[in-house]
Amino acid sequence: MENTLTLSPTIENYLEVILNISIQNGIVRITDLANHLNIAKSSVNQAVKSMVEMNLLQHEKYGPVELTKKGKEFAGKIKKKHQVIKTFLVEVLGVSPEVAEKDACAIEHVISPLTVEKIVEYSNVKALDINNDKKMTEVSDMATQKIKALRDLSPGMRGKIVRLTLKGDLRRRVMDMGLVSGTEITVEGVAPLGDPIEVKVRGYKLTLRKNEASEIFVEVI
Amino acid sequence: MENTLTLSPTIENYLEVILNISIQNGIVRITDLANHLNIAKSSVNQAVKSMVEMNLLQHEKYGPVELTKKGKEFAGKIKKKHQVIKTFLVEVLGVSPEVAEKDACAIEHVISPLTVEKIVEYSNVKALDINNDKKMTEVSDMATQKIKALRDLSPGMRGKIVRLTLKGDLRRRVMDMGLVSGTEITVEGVAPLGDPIEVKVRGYKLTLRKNEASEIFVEVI
DNA sequence: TCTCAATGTTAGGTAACTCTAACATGTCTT
DNA sequence: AAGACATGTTAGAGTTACCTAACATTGAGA
Repeated sequence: MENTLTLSPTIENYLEVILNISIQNGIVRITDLANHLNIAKSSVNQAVKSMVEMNLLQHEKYGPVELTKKGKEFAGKIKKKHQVIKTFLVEVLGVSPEVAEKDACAIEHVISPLTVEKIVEYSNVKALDINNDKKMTEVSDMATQKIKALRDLSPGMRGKIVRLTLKGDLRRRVMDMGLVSGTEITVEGVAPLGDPIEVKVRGYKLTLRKNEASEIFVEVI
Repeated sequence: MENTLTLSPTIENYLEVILNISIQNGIVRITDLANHLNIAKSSVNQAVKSMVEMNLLQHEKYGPVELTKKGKEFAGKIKKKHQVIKTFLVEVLGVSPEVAEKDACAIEHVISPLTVEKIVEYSNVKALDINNDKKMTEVSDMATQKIKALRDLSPGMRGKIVRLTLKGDLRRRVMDMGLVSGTEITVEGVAPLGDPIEVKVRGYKLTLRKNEASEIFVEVI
């Protein structure tokens, strides 16, 4: 009876963007938000004020914006929904990542939790299918050297992610970092024993464990 | 450069509801709209005014509301989108018809045309798969008598719909009546030559042609 | 330390969509 | 034909989410 309050799509979006920026930058300023949302600073300012009143944000005059515990909870849920929807659109329906990103942003604020659950279920089933399919479809691609596990790439090589066979939390963690189908990735460096591997995605660097890298499949470009 | 103008979700929704009511009732009154949308009559009145200005509706004081040609075009497109999304949610993802209806209503106004196309494609592929699958999966079920075409049920038997192999308009017509995957159905009576068949769904009765009933598959309960 | 560019805030306004309350018109019934 | 009741309209107001323009604060470098 307490967490049932629903936020407007707009506010949900603010929360999500704040979370994303804070993951990327550490600090979230009003101007960052204005830029990301393509909105006037003054509008952001007002929104932030109302979100402070809703106990979603902490904000001191002229200072940076910070999510409260409650804000983080909401933002996390929304981001997760976003990932689920985007992945589904890209992996299952074959929508381009750009369009999927935009649509996920819109859909995530209006879709019912029940439907999200069904999407998760269906995606899992598909993931299994795909694993089985590997014997049939991908083997040929693998044979012709086009598709490789990320861990088998050497430094400097580039590829486009085509599949994640990771499960559960690991899968989520990796997807949260932006490693989803269609993403271009460059291997920057590999430590002596192949663990960890440093990669570059969308301009920033990430470090992956070997067990993660062996379940990320890329098409070498 | 002319048909590119986009309508707000609200206006799109009005159009869709107007089309639906006009199909059902012939005449669309302000009060009907207010009831369907759960909105004050005065609000509808204002919306109607603005839609008249947009050339979407015709409306004389104290008279009924009518779609213009332009209005019909938009409404038709939106309704089609709605059908595509709802069908997909129900048939592919297995979302309940009620939830799917609600979600389709929300999603249809924000989803990109590209994604809708992908959904259509995917739904078609699935439909084919399903037809092929019959050889593999369903044959066994059929053999064990669990799955039957609706036309092969005798009066009094009950079943849960598992598959529609109908295509096009017929499929839509049947789904509009509420006959979608997961729905429970009871055969009430069969006319001498097996045509028509009377069935009961969600508490109300429907009459189906033989050709329709032979493409609706149910799992006997 | 002073200044200026970046950043943040405030005031005041607009548009979309909704509401309630009061009033106007239509129509059915007797 | 006269109410009574359903239906439609208007006026006035609130909320959300945005805007521009002007002003305030901060902090980094000359």
